Amino acid sequence: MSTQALRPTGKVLPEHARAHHRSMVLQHLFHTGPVSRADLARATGLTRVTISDLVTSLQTDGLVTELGAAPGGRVGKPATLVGLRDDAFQVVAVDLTDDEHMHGAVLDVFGTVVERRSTPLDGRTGDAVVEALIGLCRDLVALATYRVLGVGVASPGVIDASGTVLEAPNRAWYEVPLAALVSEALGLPVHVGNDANAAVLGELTYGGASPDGLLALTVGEGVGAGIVLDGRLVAGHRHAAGELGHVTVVDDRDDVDDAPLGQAQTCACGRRGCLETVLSVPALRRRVAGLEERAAAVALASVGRRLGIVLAPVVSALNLADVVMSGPAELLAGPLRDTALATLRERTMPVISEGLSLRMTTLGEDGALSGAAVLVLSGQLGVS
Amino acid sequence: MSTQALRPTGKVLPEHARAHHRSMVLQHLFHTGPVSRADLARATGLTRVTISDLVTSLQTDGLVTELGAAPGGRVGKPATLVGLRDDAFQVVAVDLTDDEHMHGAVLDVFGTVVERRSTPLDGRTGDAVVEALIGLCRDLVALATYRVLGVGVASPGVIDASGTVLEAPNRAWYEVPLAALVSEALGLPVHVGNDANAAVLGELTYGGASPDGLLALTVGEGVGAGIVLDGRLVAGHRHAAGELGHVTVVDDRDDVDDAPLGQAQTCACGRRGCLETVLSVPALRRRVAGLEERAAAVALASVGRRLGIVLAPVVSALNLADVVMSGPAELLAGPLRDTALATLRERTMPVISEGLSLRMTTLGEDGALSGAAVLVLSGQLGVS
DNA sequence: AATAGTAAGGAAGGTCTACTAACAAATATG
DNA sequence: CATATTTGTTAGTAGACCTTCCTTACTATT
Repeated sequence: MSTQALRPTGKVLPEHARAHHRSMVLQHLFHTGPVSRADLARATGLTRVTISDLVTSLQTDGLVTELGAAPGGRVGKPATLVGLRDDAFQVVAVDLTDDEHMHGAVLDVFGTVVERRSTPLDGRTGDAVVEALIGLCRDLVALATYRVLGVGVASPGVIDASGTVLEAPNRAWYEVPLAALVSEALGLPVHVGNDANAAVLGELTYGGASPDGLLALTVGEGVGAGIVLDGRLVAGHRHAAGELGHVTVVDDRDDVDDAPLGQAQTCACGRRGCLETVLSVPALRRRVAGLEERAAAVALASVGRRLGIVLAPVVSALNLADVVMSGPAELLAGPLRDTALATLRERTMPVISEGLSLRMTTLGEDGALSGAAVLVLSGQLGVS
Repeated sequence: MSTQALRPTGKVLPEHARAHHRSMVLQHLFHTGPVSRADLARATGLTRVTISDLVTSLQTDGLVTELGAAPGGRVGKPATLVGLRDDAFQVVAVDLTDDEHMHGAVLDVFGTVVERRSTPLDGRTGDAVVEALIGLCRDLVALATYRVLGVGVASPGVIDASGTVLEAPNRAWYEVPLAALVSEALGLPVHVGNDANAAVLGELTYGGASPDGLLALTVGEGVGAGIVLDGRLVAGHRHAAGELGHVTVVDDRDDVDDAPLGQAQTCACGRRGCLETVLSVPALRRRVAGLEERAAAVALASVGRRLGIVLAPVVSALNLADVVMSGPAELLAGPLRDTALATLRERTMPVISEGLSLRMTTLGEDGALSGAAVLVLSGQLGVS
């Protein structure tokens, strides 16, 4: 059984193959650092001739440069190192997850934040948010010290492949072609993705997570998840993959002895017992408010158990390698995580749980932001 | 955000592009039936010239043939229909799901069973099963009336992309390179896949299920699932995706008022309360044995509720379009399915549940068998 | 019946891409 | 110092698809 697409889709022109090979070279340089042309040839399976040709074209485009002779005295002609230029471009990224402020940044090739700017939303919705977003992007573009490769936006809501926000109730956006609007205003390539999907891309690219079975769980005002399988983002039938926040986890019929968790709460979505009613920053803060440490740990553990119960079927169905959580570490990193992992191990078979890790992100608060940058790298250069 | 692979993998040679385009043409003919070259050009985006060239090469290989003029008097030169030859080849498929018998068949291009043969396992394990399998395949190859394109095998267990069975405890197979062994013995291409994965391929190709969010749940001695997302089979980090049978669903701490379900049972895997302890043919038969119809319906509904609870996180995380069940309809198709679907709708948000269907297979018992045939079609021709 | 318009399919020629083969340059090793 | 090894380039070849132009065959109109 091969891992290729089951159903061939779309024609492949020579130029597409060329772009693919360029991406392979960039990808290798991006993750491995400077190497020789001969090494690139061995890594990609292409010939040295073809690699030389590709490198020349990448040099012409200013993306890579020669970096002198490789150290280490081996037999044969010394290799010339080729590496990504760190002054080739920068990327503008904006994270719209927060309901109060838009957080933006200029990042360099390696995902390091060079400049930050934020704008308060001040209760704006709809077109006014789009206006404010464009303004913030203009400011950030002006702050960039090199060419801006593109703009990446991580937004809550359901977003399709073209960067149209199908629905984002918190911003009062419905069928808003956000990518097209911002791109039109700035004259730059713009890529828009769901914030949880951006977060998972951030983990994949900058967090060192596994490309063949990764789920990134973002806990903020609500809960969202992004999933990468076999190196591909899972979009879902209607672009709504990862909507784990409104799965029922507290059931009035169960849990009579799960005293710490209490009764099912009504959720903002109108239903009862959703994951978000227990696993969100406000809900967790309410839960631990005024409790002494031991009691707080028990309370967080009971939420962790529910998380484990929800994740167990997902982890089993997909045979995931990594689950990465982001959000306030003081709430998530301790008993909540430990209990979630223990519950996952209890409730899945060994072949599944043995290969699994559940951990906090190493990207801090910038998961979605750097993921938005990855949207640009991936969309413009095929690098992630 | 594009749907392309985030990380470019593997070089693309011109011959690969050519093979891809050949597959596109075959795929279109396979699903749409005979069409003109001009229609193929419009459908694929390739030019009429290129399509003519591809069709010529497919004719040379005996896979397609001209079928005379297209009916319907429109302006212009009448089109010549091109179609898949139904005498081009046949496929041999074997389903090893059953612990008692190996079920094999010869199928034509369109997945119709032409001949069937079965062999009792008689308690054999290990190499003896491989021997018996090879024998059955030989018989089936001899029964074929046209060239045999290849052999497809659907087996329980964890199977990697090369067709090596990493572990299949029921057959006492560990690290058995089954595809290589059978291929060596028969001199034919052999593709081996997990039985649940084969079943989902069967649903995809012959069951008309959605390619962008499909889960096929197979209920037999145990429970297995195969998943197709964005037209690709989900393999999992360690090739164990779909192992839903041993997720805990009955919890001694919960369910106090879920009287019909009873206490958690010990599972063959040594843990307690696995899905398989309530959702498997033996477990379901035990549960309804001796019950009158109403009581049986209540008992089946309680299992359906558990199934819904397990599926809710998976369906939400992946935003699935179709969940297709196979197994004994008298157990699965009634209250069990209805309750599972109702529970799914209760426990997921509308954007998820509105796009979801949960239904019985239309392929009867032959899901895995025809899926094994799809392994061959997909592997040899790129058609599914 | 003659003419115009439309569509299918094929032939010729050009471009792009990556390959193979052969070679020059530069170094370590015996 | 001669030889083996490795890097990177040059030159030529082959595959695949494209654009352009042409013939064929049919419908619609005068």
